[in-house]
Amino acid sequence: MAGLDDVARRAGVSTATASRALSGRGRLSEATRARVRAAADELGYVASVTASGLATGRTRSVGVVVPLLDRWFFANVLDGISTALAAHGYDITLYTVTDDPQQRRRLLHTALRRGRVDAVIVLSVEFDDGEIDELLALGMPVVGLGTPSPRLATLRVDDIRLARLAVEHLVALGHRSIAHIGRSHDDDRAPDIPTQRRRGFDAALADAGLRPAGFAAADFTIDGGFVAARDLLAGARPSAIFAASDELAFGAMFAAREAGLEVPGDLSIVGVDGHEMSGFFGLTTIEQFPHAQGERAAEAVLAALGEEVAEPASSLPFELVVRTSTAAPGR
Amino acid sequence: MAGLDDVARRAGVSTATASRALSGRGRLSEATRARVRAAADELGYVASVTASGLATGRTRSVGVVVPLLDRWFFANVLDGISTALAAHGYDITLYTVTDDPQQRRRLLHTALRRGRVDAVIVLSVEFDDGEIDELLALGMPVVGLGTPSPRLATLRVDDIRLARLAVEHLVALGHRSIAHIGRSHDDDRAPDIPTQRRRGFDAALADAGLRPAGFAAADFTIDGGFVAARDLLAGARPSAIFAASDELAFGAMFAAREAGLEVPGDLSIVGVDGHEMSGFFGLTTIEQFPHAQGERAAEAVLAALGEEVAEPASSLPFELVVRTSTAAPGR
DNA sequence: CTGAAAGCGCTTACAG
DNA sequence: CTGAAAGCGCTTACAG
Repeated sequence: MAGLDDVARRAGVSTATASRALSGRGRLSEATRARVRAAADELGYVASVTASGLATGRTRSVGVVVPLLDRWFFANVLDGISTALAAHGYDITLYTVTDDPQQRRRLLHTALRRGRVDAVIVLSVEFDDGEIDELLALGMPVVGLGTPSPRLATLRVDDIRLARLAVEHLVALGHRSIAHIGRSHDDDRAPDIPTQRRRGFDAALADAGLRPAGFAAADFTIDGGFVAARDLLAGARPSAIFAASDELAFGAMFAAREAGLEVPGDLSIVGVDGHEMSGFFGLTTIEQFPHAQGERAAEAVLAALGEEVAEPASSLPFELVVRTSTAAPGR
Repeated sequence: MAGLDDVARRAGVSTATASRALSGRGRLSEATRARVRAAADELGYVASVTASGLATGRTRSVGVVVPLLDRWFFANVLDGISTALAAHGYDITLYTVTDDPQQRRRLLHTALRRGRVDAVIVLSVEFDDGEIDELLALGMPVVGLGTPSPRLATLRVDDIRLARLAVEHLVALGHRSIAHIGRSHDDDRAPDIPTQRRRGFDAALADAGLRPAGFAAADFTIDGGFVAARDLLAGARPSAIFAASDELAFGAMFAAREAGLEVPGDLSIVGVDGHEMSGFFGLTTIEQFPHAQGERAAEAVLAALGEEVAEPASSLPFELVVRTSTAAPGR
C-alpha cells in the first residue's frame, strides 16, 4: 500500500504539503494541491486510520450500542444510522449489550475506551446510574435513541402521545373495554418507553371516562405477545387490545386465532412500529419510521462531532395506519 | 486517560517493560509483571488501538460486509459473529453494501483499505470478478458465508442436499405436483445459493420420476413470496410449494389464504431457515441455525488471524422440522 | 505558500 | 530479565 511519502515524492513536495493538500487544511496553491491529488489517485493512496487517528485523536468511526440485533425495529434503526454515517465517511463499530453485567463492564471499561470511536450512539439500553457516569466520563459525544436516562442527550418519540393516538382510535370506534400488553415500571415517572406507552394508555382511557380492562406484561417478542394475550383472553374478555409493539400484536393475533376469536369481529388489536409484516397481518398500527430515527440519531452525533448536517427536526414523527384489525366492537 | 508511561512510572519500570508485561510477549519476572498489572488496574489503563495498531499493524477489529441489515437471517448471523468475535476481544466494523456500484467502489477502494480492520467476513454479497480481485488484493484474511465466488474461502451449507431434504419430505407425503419459489441463474453451475436450491429441487423431483409443477422467481422477502405464490396458484395449481426461505413461505401462506386455500389441506408449504415466526405459522421448514453459522465464520477468520479457536467442523448443519403446513395431498 | 521537525502512544529488535 | 531508542504513518505548530 502506498503511503503519504510515496504520494509526496511523486508530486515533488514534502509529506507535510501532501498531507495538507489531501486534507484541505492550511492554504496552498491550487497547482500543488492538484498535483498531489493526482499523485494520490494514481497510487490509489488511502490514509491509514491508525496513523491519522494517532496524530489527530479522531478515527471517523462511531460506536453503536444495541441490545438485540434480531429485532426488526433495531435492525432498521441500525440501517438508518449506517446510511447517514456512511454519507459522511464514518464507519460504524457495533457493540451488542445484554443484561450480563460483565459484558457491560467490558464495553464501558474497555471497548469504548480504546480510542476506536469518536462518539457513541446508544439504542434503548437501560444503563444504571453508575454506567451512565462511565459513559459520560468517556469524554466524547454520546447520543441515545429511546434511552431512558434523562442524563443522556436522547432522541425519542413522544410515547405518551403515541399511545394516546392508538387508544383514542379504539375509543372512537366505540370500544369501552380495552386491555394493554406491554411493560411498565411501578413508578409512573420512569422514563423508559414501555412505561410511557402504558401511561399514554391510562391517560387516554381516563379522558374517555374508562378504566383499563386489563394489563399483561411481556417482553417485546411475538411469543411474549402470544402468552400475554392468552392470559388476557382467558378472563373477562376485552373487546380490544393495545399492544406496545407490532411483534406483541402479532403474538396477540395468533393467540386470538387459537382461542377461536375473529379479528376484528371479536377482538380489535392495535400495535406500534409499522413492522414490514403488519400489512400482511392487516394490523392497525402506529408507524414510527425506525430507519429515519436511525438517520436522525446519526445526524445528531455528526453535528456533535462538528460535521455539517441538515438542521435536525425537533421531534420524531409517528402516524396511525388503520387496517383491518380494528373495527367497532362486534356482536 | 492514563497512558502506558503512567503505568510504567507507577510500577517503577520502563515503558518497554510495561508493554511486555501487559501483552505477555517477551519473558520477564512474575514479580514485575504483577506489579505492572496492578498499576494498570489501579489507573484503569486501556491501550490505545490507534497507537498499538500503528505499531503492530493489527487493530483487533474485523469488517463484516452485509447486504441487508433487516433480514432475519442476516441479523442472526451477525449476532453470531458478534458473539464469537467479542469472546476474543475483537470488535466488528459493519459495512452495508447494496447494488450501488459507487458504494461498492467506496467499500473496496477506500473503507477496507484504511487499515481499520484485520480481516473481513462477507455475507452473501455477490461480487463480480474484478471486485473479488480487489478483495483478495487487500492482503488480509477474507472469509465468505454463503458467498457465491469459488475464489473466496467460503463457508456454506450444502444447499443442494438441503433442498432435496425439503422436496423428499413432500414426495414422501405423496405429492406429485410440486412447485418452487426462489431464484435461479440460467447457468446450472452458478454457485449462488438460490440456484443451488433450485438444482436440489430439480434433482429430488427427477429421482422421484417427477417434473417441476412450476417455478416462480422472487426476491427473498415476504412480499416477494406473496406475489410469486399468487402467480403459481392462478394456473394449474400444485399440491405443494417448496419456498427457498421462510419469508418467501410466509408470503405464500398469505397468498394461499387470500385464494381461499387451506394449508395444508389444499396446499402444503415448506420453507428454509427456521425463522423465529415459523412456529407460529406452523411452517414446516429446514432449520439452518444462522447464529451458529455466524459463529463459525467468525472462528474461521480468527483462526486465519492466528487466534486459538476450537477445531471448526467441516460442514454447516441443517435439519428438517415438520410442522402443520405439510400433509398428504388432500381432497 | 511550503518544509523540517516534533509528536501522537504504543511495540520491538537490539544491547546489556 | 530489563532499558534506551527507533519506528509505525500520519498531522501540525513553527519557521521561513
